[in-house]
Amino acid sequence: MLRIGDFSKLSLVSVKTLRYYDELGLLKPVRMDEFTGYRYYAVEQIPRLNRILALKDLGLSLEQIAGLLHQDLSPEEIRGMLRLKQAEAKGRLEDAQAQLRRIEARLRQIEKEGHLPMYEVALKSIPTLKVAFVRRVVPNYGGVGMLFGELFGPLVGRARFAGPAMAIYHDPEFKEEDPDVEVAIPIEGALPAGAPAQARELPGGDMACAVYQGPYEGIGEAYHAIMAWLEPNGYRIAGPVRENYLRGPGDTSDPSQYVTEIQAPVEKAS
Amino acid sequence: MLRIGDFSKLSLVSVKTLRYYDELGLLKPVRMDEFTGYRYYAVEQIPRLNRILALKDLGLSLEQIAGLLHQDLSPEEIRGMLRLKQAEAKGRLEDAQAQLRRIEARLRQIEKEGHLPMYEVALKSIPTLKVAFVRRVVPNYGGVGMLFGELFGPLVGRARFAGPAMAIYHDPEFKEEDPDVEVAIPIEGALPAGAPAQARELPGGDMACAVYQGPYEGIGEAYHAIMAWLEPNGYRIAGPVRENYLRGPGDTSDPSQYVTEIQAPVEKAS
DNA sequence: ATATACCCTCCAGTTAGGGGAGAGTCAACA
DNA sequence: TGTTGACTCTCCCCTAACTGGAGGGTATAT
Repeated sequence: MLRIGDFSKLSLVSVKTLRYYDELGLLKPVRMDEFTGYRYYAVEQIPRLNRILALKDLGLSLEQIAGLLHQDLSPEEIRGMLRLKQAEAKGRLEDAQAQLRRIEARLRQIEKEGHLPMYEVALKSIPTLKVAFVRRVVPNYGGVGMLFGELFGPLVGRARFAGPAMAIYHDPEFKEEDPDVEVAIPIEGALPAGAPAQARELPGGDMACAVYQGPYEGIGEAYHAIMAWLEPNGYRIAGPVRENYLRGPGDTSDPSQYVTEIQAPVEKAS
Repeated sequence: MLRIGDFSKLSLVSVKTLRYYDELGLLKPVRMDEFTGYRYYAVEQIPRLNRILALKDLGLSLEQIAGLLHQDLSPEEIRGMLRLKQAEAKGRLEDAQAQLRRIEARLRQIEKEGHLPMYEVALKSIPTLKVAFVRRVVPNYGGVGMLFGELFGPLVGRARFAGPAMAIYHDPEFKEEDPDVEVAIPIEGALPAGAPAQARELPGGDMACAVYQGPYEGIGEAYHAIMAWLEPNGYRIAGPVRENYLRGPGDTSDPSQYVTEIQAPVEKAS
């Protein structure tokens, strides 16, 4: 019969932990003094404690360990549980690898440029949106404003907008002239009849996103930030890039106050 | 000006999280209605929020992010911080790899034997102990009992024992005959004069440990468990193995109640 | 005027224990 | 036999980064 401190020294497990395991029913002392509440352990309990620690090292929670020890599962069930844990451990491994890559990319960036980057690129899961859209090849980027006029004119006051306006650039590469542009706005409910706009589901998915503040002439910087982010993070572009006009000409007259989010659909570069 | 729900939809960050970041001072809304308590955000705050999320993805705590954003650290300091995080991420990566190896070793074991192993092997850091010891080549393992007699006889009642008795096997390989055995017991304070025992510091370190219950004839199984544990976990033996007699002939007369912990010093197999 | 969607604060809970207060207990020593 | 110091008990609070819910107030469309 050992008092908790001696059992703790033998097993190299803290007294607090032993009391906690007692509370959880994981490892009850063989005897508990009825009057003093002192816990008394026996050396034969060490194998059970070691089993608990071993299962904990495999990534099982204490609750799972309790279930496993009490219910005496079949080897099949144990194998299933371990395979689950294997998958979880693989996930954690990949997460750790990805994080390490991100940190190293940051370090390289800071060595090269001497400061933290201006534009943060974040990976987000964008949901599918129902939008009203107009798509057309226009002579230059100034034509986008006109397209918005076409889109909004007949809609305003007759449709419920469910998000900021956006533009989608469908050219496979950047074109200074004659870009193939779609302008769109998320709507709720049905599209009113008689408008030139059509409705469609704008597919969602994982996108690399950056937010740019300032006039549209300088937005190329933010595109560069996204492009520079892709490779060290193991992604590549997987569709037409969108711009989300969080604050644009309709909201303020000062172009330096424009706020635009660029969203580039990406997929894992195998 | 956006209400918290709209800002949440734009940034894809939950309302709860936004309120939490407000509470921490990480991202205060641009305006808070004095009477209703409503938070109002602006789209220009999205870049800051994205920076927070990016730093969080690098493994920084919110407290560290707050410090970094408020104090505007120099690039040097940021680099130091990132290098620290790099080391942490490498540690997590290794942990995840080791855990995955352990799980896979378990899975193989369970496929081969059809059940969880009998003996759990655990890696423990054993501290250095001050012991009284007697070391001798004896004709066979029965002689160990005699050695204990020699060790304990003059000590009992005159020294303070600080742990269970142990034996250390110094032969580089297992020997059925003429083993080189040291028997020892941790003591507190000075060794009484006139005893044949000597005192020494028994070095600690990382040990692979297994607890065996039963008569000493069957203890080989537990040794096998330790040997089988070594390779999948990436360790090798690095010194003489010890046995810790947690319950032995001095405590019970029933050999099936003996409890023995085997401790094998190990090092990483590079 | 009402319905409902939205917002607020506060509280509790999550893991696996760690730290400490205040009170009681055990064993050795004088 | 008394005392001292080491040990133990329960209880409460704390961790990080939120999530969920209760109870109550607010904005907006019909």
